[in-house]
Amino acid sequence: MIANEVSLDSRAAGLTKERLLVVAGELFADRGFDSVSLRTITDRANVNLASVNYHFGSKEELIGAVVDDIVRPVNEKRLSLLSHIDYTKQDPIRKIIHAFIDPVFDISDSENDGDNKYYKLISRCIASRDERVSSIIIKQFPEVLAHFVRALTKAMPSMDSNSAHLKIMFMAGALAHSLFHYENLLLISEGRFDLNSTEVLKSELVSFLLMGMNAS
Amino acid sequence: MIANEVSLDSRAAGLTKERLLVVAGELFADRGFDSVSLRTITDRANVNLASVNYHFGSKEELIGAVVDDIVRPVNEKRLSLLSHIDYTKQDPIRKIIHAFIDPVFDISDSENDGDNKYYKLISRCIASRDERVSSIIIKQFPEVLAHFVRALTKAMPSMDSNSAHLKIMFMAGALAHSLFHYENLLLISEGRFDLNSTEVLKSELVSFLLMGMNAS
DNA sequence: ATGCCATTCAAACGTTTGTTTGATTATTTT
DNA sequence: AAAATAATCAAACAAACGTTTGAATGGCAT
Repeated sequence: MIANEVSLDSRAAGLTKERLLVVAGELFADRGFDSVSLRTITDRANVNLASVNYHFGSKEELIGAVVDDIVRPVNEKRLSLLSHIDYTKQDPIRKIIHAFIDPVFDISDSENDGDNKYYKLISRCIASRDERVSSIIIKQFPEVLAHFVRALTKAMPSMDSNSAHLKIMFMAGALAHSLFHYENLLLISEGRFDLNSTEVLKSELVSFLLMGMNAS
Repeated sequence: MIANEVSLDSRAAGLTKERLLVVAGELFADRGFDSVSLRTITDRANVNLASVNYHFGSKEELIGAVVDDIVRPVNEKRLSLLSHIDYTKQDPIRKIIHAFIDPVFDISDSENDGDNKYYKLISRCIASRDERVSSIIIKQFPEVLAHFVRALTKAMPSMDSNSAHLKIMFMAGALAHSLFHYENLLLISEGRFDLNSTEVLKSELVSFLLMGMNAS
């Protein structure tokens, strides 16, 4: 599917930078960061090749901007949701899980154009084995991780810190992996899943994690 | 850490091909498949640049050989373990989980040189977002997936097929993610984990998955 | 209109990449 | 020992890459 053919004059109102971010995000999502060349991006965005280096300085910084744009709001939302949990009420662990995964599902919903490009991009970010990406993730994640570890140990005093760390990694892995391979799952399921909703995936994931978090 | 400096004459007994597989595997493990050039591989293996194309045909086929070498035995072991499960005995689900994850932990142990290069390589393979790699994985995984789905539904008749598919993806994601970031976890834990053993990780993972599998 | 600044543009640069070539060396076969 | 096959080697190849350059173009304040 080709990018919007709304033949906007890219010269108008500094749209170039934003177009680059959007198009680069789409391409990175389903081909990875290395495999996509600047020429591929600029061609599809109908902007000049040099504009990447003009607006971002380098490809690496473009990647950084794309990743940061999608990861930062997710992590901010996570911490926000986490901070509003009332541990005296019922099911705090379920709320912790939702605080972790909901922002991921939500960012996809809000910016979704009908397909799940952003699912793949965000899951690429979460589970990235690419140094340039993980360096950005790593910059934000320890704080997020620490907050969630604290939340878990507060909700379950019997759980030690190491165990909490591990469980959060399990959660992140399950989330990223299932989101990234969501398309494949749809194919395998032969139409038994509802294509236009990730509700089934999300509810299965939540109940899976909920049980897992309560493990010895 | 540099590769073995046992200055073997690489010309002896067709060792070149094997040296390439080993060295490429090490480099792919911690830098990814794209970032490692053939020159980096051949330099470290003390073989000529052209030998890659001579023995494998192309870089893509080298990647394929490396991936296949590590993924195939894992999947074979998985199916073997799965086929020996007695569903009338206790805890078949635990055995299913072990059938899935043990071969991954084991291949690391058996070929381990003291560090966890193979953990990163195998987890890179499992959770790869690289077309060239996932095409190899995809070739083998549906069969493996189908067997595990059948095993799960047999052990838990109340579980439907879709749910089983999802749960196995959750398991694969949790496994790959935690294995790949095992080093980071060790750093974060500040020495509270035993460095030379993945037993803690494995047992935490098993109990996490065991609970998750039993989710509604 | 003029000068100024930001942006866009086509073109080229230098590097690195995977790959191929043709000669040379080693190993095996006859 | 001679011929044939297999493997290694240095060198070059063409293509793709990120980046840089300097001129051209736009809007905007003066």
